Amino acid sequence: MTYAKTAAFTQEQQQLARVAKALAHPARVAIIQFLASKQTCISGDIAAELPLSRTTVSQHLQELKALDLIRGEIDGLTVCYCLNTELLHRVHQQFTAFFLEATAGSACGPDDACAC
Amino acid sequence: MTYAKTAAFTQEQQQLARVAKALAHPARVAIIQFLASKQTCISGDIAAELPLSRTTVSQHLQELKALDLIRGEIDGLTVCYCLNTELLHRVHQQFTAFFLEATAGSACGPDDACAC
DNA sequence: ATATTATGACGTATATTTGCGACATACTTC
DNA sequence: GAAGTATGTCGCAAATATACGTCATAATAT
Repeated sequence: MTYAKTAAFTQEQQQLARVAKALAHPARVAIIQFLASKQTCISGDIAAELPLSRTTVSQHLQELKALDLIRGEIDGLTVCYCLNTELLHRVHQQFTAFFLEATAGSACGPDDACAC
Repeated sequence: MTYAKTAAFTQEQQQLARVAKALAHPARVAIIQFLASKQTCISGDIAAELPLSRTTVSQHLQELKALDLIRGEIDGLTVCYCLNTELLHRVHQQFTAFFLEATAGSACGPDDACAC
């Protein structure tokens, strides 16, 4: 799952990177947006919406599920996938904290001017 | 840089995925955090802080620079890297819009209960 | 000029991701 | 139970990412 050197970073950095990796493919971004638009849906619907094979979509779903960002509930023959909004909210807060920290100081001017 | 099927998604989805990919490695998260802590620094300092070789750190720096998230200015013998806070701010807004959209509806209960 | 230092570029080995076809499983219907 | 439907799993090929040693380059100092 990870390269050897990953362990050498802080848990916080690893966690942020892990979630970022989950969003690092447009298909997974699209899946989350699609699940957000419909409150309830089944896996088959998702594959039909994306320009990818059902198998590939299933894999992306498993990746999101592995991080618990989405959940799937078996409902007879179909599977009902939905967003884990609670976790997404926590992740949003993590990202916000990171970006606020990063944008706190104005290290660069508008063009290319470093304040070095 | 990207797989063939990437082009089939919206520009918005691709842009979000691209930035997410830049944050998808703890070393790059650490680099941004380090640059945020010091207002000014040189590449050598960064490599000294991370559990990676100078060569590898340089590569991560180039990746962040390719997205313009950081900027490097040659200052004699050393290179002064600093954050592009303006772009980081815009990226933060993009992520916030995405997460707000995703957390708008309460699709899942606290445990495992889908509202299917 | 020569040695030294700071960095980027290149090549390369290994690990991981992506994408998909083919098969397996489970439930429903007839 | 046989047939059809909805999904997941496995294995494979190709594309990318990761990590680092070695060399090239440019500026500084001696």
